[in-house]
Amino acid sequence: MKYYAVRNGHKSGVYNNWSDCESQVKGYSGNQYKSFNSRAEANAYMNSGSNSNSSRSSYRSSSSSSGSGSRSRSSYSNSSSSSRAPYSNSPSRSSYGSLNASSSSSYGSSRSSYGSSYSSSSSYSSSYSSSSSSSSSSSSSRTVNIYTDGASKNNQGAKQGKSTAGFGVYYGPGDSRNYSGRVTGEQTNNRGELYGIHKALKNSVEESKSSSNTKYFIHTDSQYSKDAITKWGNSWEKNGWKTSTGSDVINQDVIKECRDMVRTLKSKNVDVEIVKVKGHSGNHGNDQADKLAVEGCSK
Amino acid sequence: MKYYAVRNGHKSGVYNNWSDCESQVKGYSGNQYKSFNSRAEANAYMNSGSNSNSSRSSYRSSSSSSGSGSRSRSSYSNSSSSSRAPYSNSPSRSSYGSLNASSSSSYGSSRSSYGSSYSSSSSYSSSYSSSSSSSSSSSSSRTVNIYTDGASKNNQGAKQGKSTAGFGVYYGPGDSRNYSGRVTGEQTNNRGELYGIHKALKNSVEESKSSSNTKYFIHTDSQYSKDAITKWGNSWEKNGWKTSTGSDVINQDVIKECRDMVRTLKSKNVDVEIVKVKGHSGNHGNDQADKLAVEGCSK
RNA sequence: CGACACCAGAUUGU
DNA sequence: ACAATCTGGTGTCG
Repeated sequence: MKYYAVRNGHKSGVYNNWSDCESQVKGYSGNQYKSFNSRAEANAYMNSGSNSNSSRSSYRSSSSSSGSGSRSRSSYSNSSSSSRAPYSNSPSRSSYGSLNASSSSSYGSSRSSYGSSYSSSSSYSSSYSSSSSSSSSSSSSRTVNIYTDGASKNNQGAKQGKSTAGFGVYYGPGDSRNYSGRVTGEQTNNRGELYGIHKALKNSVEESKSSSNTKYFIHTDSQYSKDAITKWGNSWEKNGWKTSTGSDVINQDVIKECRDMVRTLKSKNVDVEIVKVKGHSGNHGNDQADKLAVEGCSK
Repeated sequence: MKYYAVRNGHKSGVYNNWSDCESQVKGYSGNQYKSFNSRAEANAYMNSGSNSNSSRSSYRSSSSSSGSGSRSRSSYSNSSSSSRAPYSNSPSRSSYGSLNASSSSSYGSSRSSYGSSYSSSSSYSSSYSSSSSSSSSSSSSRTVNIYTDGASKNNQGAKQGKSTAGFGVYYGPGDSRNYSGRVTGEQTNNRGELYGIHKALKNSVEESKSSSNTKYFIHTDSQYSKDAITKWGNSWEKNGWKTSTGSDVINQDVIKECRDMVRTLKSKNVDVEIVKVKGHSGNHGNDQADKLAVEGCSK
């Protein structure tokens, strides 16, 4: 399933087929639209506006809902570029681990968890155009999308200690928070992925000291990292960080710190969500983070 | 490392540096010489003489030995060329898959593959070469060089079934065995490469019914095809044709038939060797095979 | 066994 | 510069 986000058109919103999307952008001068593999990605695009997502707020976040609800937010805005055609391919998923004890776990998520949404046929309605922001009574709810990635050079020779690992964190074009770093300790791809998320969380904790009402989406293509932090970590905390086969959990130093930071943010009422995205699928943010990660290998 | 084949000079042979070569051709009217990336290529040039490589034989291979063993024994001998240049280590491997049970394999792989070839010094002097032929007391040992190549048009749209693949087999100018064909089944570049080798093997099996004491060199630029037939195939036969990641081996139909034909030839004491050559490097045989392969895409 | 990454090599194309 | 066809291997977990 593809998602077409129309940021600037006759009627902005996210559509699930090309023809609906086309009718909204065709003949609309200065239109802005793009296709994505996941709803979260499409939402991120809607939220990002034309400039990066730092100071200017202007847009609004869309709290989510699950399956059938409606939603969406337009908030468009200005500026140049345009275009975009559909491309890309497959699915991806997300979900959300509990992590936070309080959640009754049973099905805790409630978080957007789109992803599984497209079960079979129809599922959810095409479009939903703009509905207004509504929901949140408070004023400016801010959304920040952070893309992280890990890389390793010569990973083949990891066993012989011949590899180097780096990580990248990307917020947007020219954003001063974009970062490229070298991993310390074991030089593995997975450690690189974790370091990226770690850095993103660290930044978020810092930022949340001076601002609030922000929701952070941390995008990673590493299922391993996401599960380690939000799912497996829950069991590991209870069993003394032992793997299912009895061995010690690797990279637990980084994983623990990530979990701590997530807790810190939650305690301040700052939302964080780790979103799984498909790697190398023409995703701009992921691509940029990848470049930064590769650079990090040589530091 | 480069190899300089002097086909016509003060003293013909294959040299491993330019100065030695230059001294043999400088001032020699009507000289013929050329540089190559591999010994096998240089030998092929020597063999091809001015006309193609069908009837006239001549030439001998210099068997050598590997690492530390005895060494040297240049059995050369006869015929025109004569002489021999000292060369030292060899690049481009040309290992030889076991495939045939008899070979003791001990020296499989040999990572060298050029690229890294110019690594250090020493180590092994390739050779391969005739092996069997030597033993035979008989007279005329014949060598046939066959160039194969695969091509695909619109390979980008392979997934959408928009590509076509062809293959070419080249023996020499005006040779009636030169062939251009269209691939059946999946239209991919790799399948094209395999088909070229398949056709060359098929021809060789047929020819070996009425002639003997021939050594066939099948030149391909596809590392994939060479490894599939002579290296990976050994493992695949044992593990039920599963890839290292657990999926089914693609193109196994063609690969199996190729391996069968190699066995058939070996059983008749006919030598076959698949030689990896660098693509698009001004290699005449490879270039011609390429043209035939491209033609094949449109059949 | 499954999943997601990270690399390495080769080729074919636009 | 890009993409597609192919392989081998490691990082990690359930």
